[in-house]
Amino acid sequence: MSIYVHNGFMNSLQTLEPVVEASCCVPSAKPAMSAEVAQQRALIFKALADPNRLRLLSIVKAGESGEACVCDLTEPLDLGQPTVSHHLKILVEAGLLRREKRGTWAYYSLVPGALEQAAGLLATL
Amino acid sequence: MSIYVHNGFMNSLQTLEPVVEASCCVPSAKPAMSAEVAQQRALIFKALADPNRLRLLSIVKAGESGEACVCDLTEPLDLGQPTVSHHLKILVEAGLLRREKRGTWAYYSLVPGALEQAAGLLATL
DNA sequence: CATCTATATCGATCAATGTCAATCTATGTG
DNA sequence: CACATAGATTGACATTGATCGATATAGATG
Repeated sequence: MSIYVHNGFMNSLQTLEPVVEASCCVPSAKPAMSAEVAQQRALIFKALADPNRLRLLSIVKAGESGEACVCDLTEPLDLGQPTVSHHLKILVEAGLLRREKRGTWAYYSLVPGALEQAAGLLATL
Repeated sequence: MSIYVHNGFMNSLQTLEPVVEASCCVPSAKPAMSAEVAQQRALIFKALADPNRLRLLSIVKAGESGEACVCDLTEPLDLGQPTVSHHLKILVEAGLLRREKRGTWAYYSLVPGALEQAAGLLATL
């Protein structure tokens, strides 16, 4: 930072002011996003930051019934079943998807309003 | 939803009705997001998927002048200058920030509409 | 109970990412 | 030119993350 340069032994320089580059710009008065809030919000975007997860959300959303099971998600993504399960878990933990198990199958659907809320995070940065 | 559960009354059970594994659910008719589009969109969210970058955006946005230089961004994040430069570069490449060099300093400001556009990506999944 | 099937979890591997110290570049200024 | 400063770039290192094969679990079936 150094607002003023070293005037250590050159005290007579003080009359030669304004050395000063002052500051390059006005620092913001308003408090920025806290580290904690930032960390929390980043979790949502981390979940969205993978192309395969975006496609998963897209497929689930596009489905007639608004839900899809893992078996229908594995093929279009060309990924192994464990990998798809892993991505789904991340989306659930991010609060974007919810999981409902019926019989042998697990159905995933969008959490209502979750995407809108995520979008809202960007508006209120 | 379940396609086959109660078929009227259970009288058909006598016939040992094909307990249909059929399919667990109807696959979506609509085409999902392509791999290419998904990859591109993920880039935006990757840029947003780091708490320090969210804070950078927040600080830049909060600034009186709508811009900030690196020297004002290093301290509040408690990160080294090279690291801040690195994050800023990622935000610029994602199309979220723009960089203008004036004299010795580099000023970063939000690309107008960029955040709104990113939010829009979520609405049109 | 034995078995099959859909899904989840585990362990390993390899690529991507965040961070820093050191260095380089560009724009000053004396 | 010599030197100082703001910022970018490079290289190394540690951590995270995506993926897969193998295995575990849970519900359905026989």
